Amino acid sequence: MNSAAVVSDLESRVTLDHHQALKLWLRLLSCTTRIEGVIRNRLRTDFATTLPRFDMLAQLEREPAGLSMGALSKRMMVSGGNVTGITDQLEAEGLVTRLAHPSDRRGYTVQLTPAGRRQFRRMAAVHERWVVELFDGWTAAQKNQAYALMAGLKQHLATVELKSPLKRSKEKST
Amino acid sequence: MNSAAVVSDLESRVTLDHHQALKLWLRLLSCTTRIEGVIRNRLRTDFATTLPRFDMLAQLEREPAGLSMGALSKRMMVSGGNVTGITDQLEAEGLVTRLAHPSDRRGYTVQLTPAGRRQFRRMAAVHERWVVELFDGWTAAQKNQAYALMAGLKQHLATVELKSPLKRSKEKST
DNA sequence: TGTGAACAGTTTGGAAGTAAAGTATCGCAG
DNA sequence: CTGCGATACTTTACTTCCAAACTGTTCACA
Repeated sequence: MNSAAVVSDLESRVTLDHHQALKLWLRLLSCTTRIEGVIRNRLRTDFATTLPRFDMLAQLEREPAGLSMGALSKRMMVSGGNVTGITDQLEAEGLVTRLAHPSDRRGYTVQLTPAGRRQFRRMAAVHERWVVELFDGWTAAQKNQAYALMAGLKQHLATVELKSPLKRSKEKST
Repeated sequence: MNSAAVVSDLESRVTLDHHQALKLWLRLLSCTTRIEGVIRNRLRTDFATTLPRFDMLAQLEREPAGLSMGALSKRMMVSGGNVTGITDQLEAEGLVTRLAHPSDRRGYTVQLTPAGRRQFRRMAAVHERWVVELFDGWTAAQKNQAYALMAGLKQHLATVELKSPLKRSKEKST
């Protein structure tokens, strides 16, 4: 009966843990989705631009020497093909330039043009105010707490495989 | 000189707060993006399906009586047009049915078919294990803490306008 | 009754995202 | 110095998403 009790305890604990993680995930997702929606909406109505465009300008503003396509892809956390398209647009609008790499003809550097820098700076201040407003539900202490928690999660996530471990083992054995 | 000190203090506090909120937002976003990426990837390789398809099945499984398109749109946090497309696909695959509303010919109810329920149940358990794995970087206490924090943020976000307050006042005065 | 506003859902046009295949260049091992 | 795998980016085909315009239905109220 002891072992039965232990099993039952374990089961309920596991189930609770499942629900805990799942509910947490759904809540996290709904918060970020909502924040993204507000920012996207405001970027459109106030500045006639979009989030990925703004994101690329932000990445480039932080790096005056410019960034390679690969680096941009990593920082923006989107696929390379996607970066190609967004760069094309911003280049056509004159906000960004492709600069040939001196020694490697495969790659190049993307840089902000003066117009791009100007446009980004105009938006950045307002954007920051939006973010502050969106997180105003938390006190400074809570923000710090959340920031620390996210640091831990981020670190853990870096160790998690993109593909399911089950499938990976199957591949290995094949 | 007193007032100058105060101004300077306020300024630095505001600047710090800006950076705090911004950094927090970027970290939050990178975590959810990463989690979404892992789940999307695994759903594809292990079950040949996608996140929105899975999400719709999940919403419907929770509501045996079915849901209207509008309700689905709200719960999945995507636009109505999007829901139409996903429903079309799942209906074509026989996982979901559109049920005419008895008295209102504008709307209908979307329900899981037995095949849809079967397929969802097959995936749900594995999906839960993935989520547990992804949040394993946090202790149970940390998960509770994060959950509570997110509850507060979610509540605050519900009070934030989708459009920029500046633009709204301009509209009103027009 | 009938008309117009509100509502439920769809369509359209386009941006953004992906995976996977393709192109061109680089750099090294033999 | 050849050739071949790795690298940097692009292209292709497709899904997902949105905003805005559209269709058809209902309901209030004059």
